[in-house]
Amino acid sequence: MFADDFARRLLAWFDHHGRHDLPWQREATPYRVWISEIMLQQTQVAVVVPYFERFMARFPDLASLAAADLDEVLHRWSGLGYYARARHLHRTARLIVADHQGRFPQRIEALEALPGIGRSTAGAILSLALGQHHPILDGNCKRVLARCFAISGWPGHSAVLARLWALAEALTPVARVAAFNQAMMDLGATLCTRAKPACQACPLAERCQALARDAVSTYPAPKPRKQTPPRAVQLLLIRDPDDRLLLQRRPPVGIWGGLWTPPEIGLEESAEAWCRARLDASVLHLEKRPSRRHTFSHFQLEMRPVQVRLATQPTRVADEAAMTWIEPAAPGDLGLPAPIARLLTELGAETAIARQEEPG
DNA sequence: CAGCCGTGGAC
DNA sequence: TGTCCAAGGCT
Repeated sequence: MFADDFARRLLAWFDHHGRHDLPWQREATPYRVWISEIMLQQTQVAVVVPYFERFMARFPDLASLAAADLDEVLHRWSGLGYYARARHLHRTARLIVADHQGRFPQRIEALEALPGIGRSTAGAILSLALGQHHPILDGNCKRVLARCFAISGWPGHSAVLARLWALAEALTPVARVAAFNQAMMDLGATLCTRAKPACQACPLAERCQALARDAVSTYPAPKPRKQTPPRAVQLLLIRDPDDRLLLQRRPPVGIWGGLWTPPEIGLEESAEAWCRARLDASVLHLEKRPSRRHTFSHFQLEMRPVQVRLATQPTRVADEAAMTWIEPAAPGDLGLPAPIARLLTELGAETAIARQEEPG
């Protein structure tokens, strides 16, 4: 049978060339696999490893995670991106304690009902940690399957996605499910890569329809792009003589949800209008900048005297190379209301507006 | 379905 | 330097 041959070839390759010593493989409990799978969503392995180790040192089990404050979870997550993942992680830990007696659900339907866990992540947890017979379909699997079976169309399209899931189901063997799923990811991550795939070393090369057509690089089809107008984000940076930066806690949802950042000024709003509306003495609350880098990672800029950066991307504010310097601005030069400017001057605060252009 | 969410790697 | 996108899921 074809599926048996597919699995046999893949597993034989995996035994010699797969990855067997990743941190979450060493003790593949549902908890550890869950944390790793969430961290690995849209995030590369090499980036995740140090975060995983630190996270596990602080939250070694479900109970410690459920008992922790969300703030500390976000702190450990800071720098990884997609912070909704951390909020879901925390919420799910508490849900499992409250609704499942602190034991991981072992039915895939129950797992998928938890925040942040979709079909692929649920399948990964149950197959990798418990050996249950579930397929997975991450970006690696999509690429391997799209090439091997010459599946045309963008995998984000529902019809294409359904074909890929059907293939994953049909190909997943009953025996060695964990190894098979890990092998699919390893193949996609190490040989069947997006660019410059190593087809010579691929155990599926003889059966790869994309390779037979000499069209490997055309699979999977890229996401159709629409051009969107650029957005700009303006942030008001105020620093006082004690090296403290004015921060506001953002709403729990949306970009940088729950994190502390300098106050944002709306596009349609001038800095002056923003200040008139919100920045009076009662709002001027200066948080001492912590020595730790990460809780406020997006603005861990070293606020040396009036150094304000203009970043090409908002997420790379800390990247010196991506920034250009703009001239120091006195409070009076910012169009601030006179009383506010005077107050800031008396405080010895240094102020500026950072503008960030996003490519959209 | 389409858009959103972050950071960094690779070319 | 810009572009694409990675162990996806939610709204």
